Amino acid sequence: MTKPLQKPRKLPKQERSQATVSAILIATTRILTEEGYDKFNTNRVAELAGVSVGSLYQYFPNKEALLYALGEHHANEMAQLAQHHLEDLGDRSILEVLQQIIKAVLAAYAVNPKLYRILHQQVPRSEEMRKLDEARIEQMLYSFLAPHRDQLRPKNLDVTVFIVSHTIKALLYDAIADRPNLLKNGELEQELMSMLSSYLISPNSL
Amino acid sequence: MTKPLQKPRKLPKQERSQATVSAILIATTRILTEEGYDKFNTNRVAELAGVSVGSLYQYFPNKEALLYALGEHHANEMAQLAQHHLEDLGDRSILEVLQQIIKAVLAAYAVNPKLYRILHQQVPRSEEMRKLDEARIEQMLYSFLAPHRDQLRPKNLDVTVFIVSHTIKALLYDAIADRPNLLKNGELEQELMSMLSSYLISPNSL
DNA sequence: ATATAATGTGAATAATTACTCATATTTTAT
DNA sequence: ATAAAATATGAGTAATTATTCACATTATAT
Repeated sequence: MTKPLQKPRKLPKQERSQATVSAILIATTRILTEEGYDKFNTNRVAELAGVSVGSLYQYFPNKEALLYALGEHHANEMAQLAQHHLEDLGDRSILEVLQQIIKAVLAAYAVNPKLYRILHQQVPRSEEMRKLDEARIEQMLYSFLAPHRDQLRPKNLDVTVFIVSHTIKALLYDAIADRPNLLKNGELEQELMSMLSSYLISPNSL
Repeated sequence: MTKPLQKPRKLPKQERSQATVSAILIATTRILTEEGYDKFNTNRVAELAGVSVGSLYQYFPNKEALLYALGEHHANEMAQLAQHHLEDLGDRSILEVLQQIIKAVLAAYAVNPKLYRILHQQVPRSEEMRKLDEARIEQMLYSFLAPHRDQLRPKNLDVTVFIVSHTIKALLYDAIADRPNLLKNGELEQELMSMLSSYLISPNSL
């Protein structure tokens, strides 16, 4: 009844073993996104990665740890991409900041939407992981919106950040699934900008 | 390689068997919402329902059919609740209509959020079911917004309906998971009203 | 060169679980 | 009262799959 380790039981030291670990993670990603969570099993991962199951268990103590490692990697990519969109905004207007925030959040959640959904919705006990990821994004938004607090209509910045980030995330993912056109032609970004700016920004700040 | 039947292999005729079917559906709901999708299996369902697995397979040809039946039932409850909130709106203003739409969608998706999420996100091949359910909601919104088309800022009513319904759904579910307070104190409904009305309604209509 | 550490292998094991079927009980019809 | 239909049972079967382990190969250190 002890919690399974989330750290590799062995750290890969040689190039050879690093390649093995890498192949395993890539195979896992492919199986999850191309075949779905219910087709995901360690034997299949090893097969697709071209290694033996035994090797897999040298570096990942169990199935869950494999998913966890993938989640970590993906979260880092997301945060990095968002940050890239949010550089040098110190002197911009609230409207420009909002535009960049929307682009940043869209970019972050668009890293690998299929993988995100599977990791955060289908994997058992993925709640904690999801909350951590979202907290990271929300914290970024908070720090970028706080300087413009006085120009924002909603009084509670915490609630504002929640609504902004979750609205962008949800509409992005639902559009991917149901309205791919809205993404390709930029209409979604436009509508988000319209909706969020009219919600956030006090009329007398425009 | 044939599609599994989604209809019961036998229809329960006597009270006795109707009680069996009912117990099975209730047990399924409880297991899904209280223990999670990965704890859901037909043996466990039968056990909790107090019937034998054999009985379960008399009325449901396979696991999938059981989930499908549950989904049907839940979708009907959702549609019914939404409709109840949208009666007698013929002579109301756009702002009042919007308010009722928000209440209706919130009520519909709040029927059993945990069950909804599991049925629509964790069950393999739940896409079609989800799309049907959402189409039903979106169609209702469309019919209620269409008469006020001229007072709406976004030109594309189709896109508008998509954004409205998915925003409400997502914020409701994410609030349930992460910010239960926002629901209890009515703040979510208030913020939705604020955001959607400023997005939808042309300033000169207010 | 040789010992030691690192890495790789995959058949075998054990657990889980969807689904069946031979048989038993209960209800309905005549 | 009795045959037929409806319903219930649950041990058993077969498939899937997480994980182990005894052994083989390759790299590194001395």
